Amino acid sequence: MEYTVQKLARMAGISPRTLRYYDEIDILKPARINSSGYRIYGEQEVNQLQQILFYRELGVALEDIRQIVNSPSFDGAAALRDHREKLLEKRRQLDLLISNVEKTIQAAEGGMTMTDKEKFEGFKQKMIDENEKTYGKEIREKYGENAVEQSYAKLKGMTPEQHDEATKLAEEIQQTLAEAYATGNPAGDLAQKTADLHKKWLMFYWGSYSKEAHAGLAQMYVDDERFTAYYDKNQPGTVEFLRDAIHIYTGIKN
Amino acid sequence: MEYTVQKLARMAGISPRTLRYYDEIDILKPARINSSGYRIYGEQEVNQLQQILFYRELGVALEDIRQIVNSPSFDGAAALRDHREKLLEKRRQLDLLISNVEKTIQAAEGGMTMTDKEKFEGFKQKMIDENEKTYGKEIREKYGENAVEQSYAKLKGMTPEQHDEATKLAEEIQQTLAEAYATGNPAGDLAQKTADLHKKWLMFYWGSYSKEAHAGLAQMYVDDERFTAYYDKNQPGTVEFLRDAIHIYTGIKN
DNA sequence: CCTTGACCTTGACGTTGCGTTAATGTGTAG
DNA sequence: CTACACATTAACGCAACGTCAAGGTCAAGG
Repeated sequence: MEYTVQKLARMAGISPRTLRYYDEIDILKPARINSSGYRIYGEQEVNQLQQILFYRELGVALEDIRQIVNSPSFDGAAALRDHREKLLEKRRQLDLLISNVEKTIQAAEGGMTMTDKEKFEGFKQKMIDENEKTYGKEIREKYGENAVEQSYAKLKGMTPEQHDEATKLAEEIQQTLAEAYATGNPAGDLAQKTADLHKKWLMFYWGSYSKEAHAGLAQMYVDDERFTAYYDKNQPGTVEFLRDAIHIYTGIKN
Repeated sequence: MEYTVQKLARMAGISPRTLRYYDEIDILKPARINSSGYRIYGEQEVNQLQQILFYRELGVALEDIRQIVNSPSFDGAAALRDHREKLLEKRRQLDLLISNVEKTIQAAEGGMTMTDKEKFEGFKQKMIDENEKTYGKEIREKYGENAVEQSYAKLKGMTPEQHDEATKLAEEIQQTLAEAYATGNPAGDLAQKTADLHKKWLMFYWGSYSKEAHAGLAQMYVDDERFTAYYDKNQPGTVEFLRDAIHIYTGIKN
């Protein structure tokens, strides 16, 4: 099969201009040029383009991509590890930015007048910088401990924000559950609130929700000692209590 | 106190060029220009520069910064909220990239030959593109940007091997289910084999497995028209049949 | 007074990865 | 034969400066 620029571009979901540019910078040369000067691409070029686009998708610079695709002996994995480091560094900076922006928004919405705020803008930045210097490392160390959890969450398609939310919810569930357990009544307000929180928490992990699955999961908690250990940490019998509350909440018993 | 470009630049930790550029694009004009044409900055300019640098630090575009510093009535907080959204979006994309890069490294180090890997990568890319072309817009309209990203993240979050396996399994399930449905017996060998395949398939998407959750999910399929449409495509009633088979397989009824 | 070296000026090109005209030639269907 | 869709190269534009280049200015030292 042979392709002109536009045909190949459409197949690959890019613009003809991109293909000409890739030709220009020696990243992807056409198989041949016909009598009218048209670029003609063949199978091999299609494959190479797919490779190029794959790396591009990963955010690798075209200059680096050329290294990868042009020399078959080039260590692509090493290049990717290198690239990963850059991305991680980028994310650290991005996280810092986001954190600073949020702090500023809070300060701005805290009722300061615009002029006052302007006056203190420079000072505030210094304060934020100081804050970062003092606590940044500590926060990062804490953050780092959660890395495993986070990457696991990512596998399931959660954004960091969602992960945050879910973590907060989990804590709230623990607390509410403890209070509810003290009442001894799985049909009571507190227990039902716990079940509701648990539903919300679940929905971060399951894309959709059904009462049946929720009820099934509650029973699963009782059956699985990993969950039992987690929920029963402080008070034995908590898991059964949670299951009962959820079964009442969902109106379903297994 | 008065400053020339270099002195101010040193104070602020930026380059003289940057100051000239800021003058050029009307972001920070010097207080006056002396007889030799030198730029002279005063206290006020120092303050404004600090503001500019503060917003720049937050990654705000210079064009937007001009809006902020030039009009005192401008809603800086709103601009920051806007900006925060952009940053969060950026981070989501970055997380996706990092996840993909890590998967690729794993695959590359997992002993696959380069050629096989390359072939697959092209294929996966195509799948995502096709999926986007066919369902992208529709999904986006229904569930918003996030849903699309999430489902793509999930698709990309699996290793190539896992993805391949899951895809094969899904096909096998469809086929086996059709055959089983023809027998009309949800307790028969074919139906039970289908349920077993479905369990294996599920485990690619759920980290853990429980009979209860599986049984609950089966009922959820029946309840949710999205799933009904998917499974009932060829033969109406297939979903109920599958649910019955799974309930027998798990020994659990909701 | 002259030189040296550090500083200042404007002007203009380079960076990345293409998008977007512009001006012009080619292929094909009706 | 005429549209019309497609192809070509050349060129500027984008963001935020870095980096020469060519030249003027200022304070210090011989």
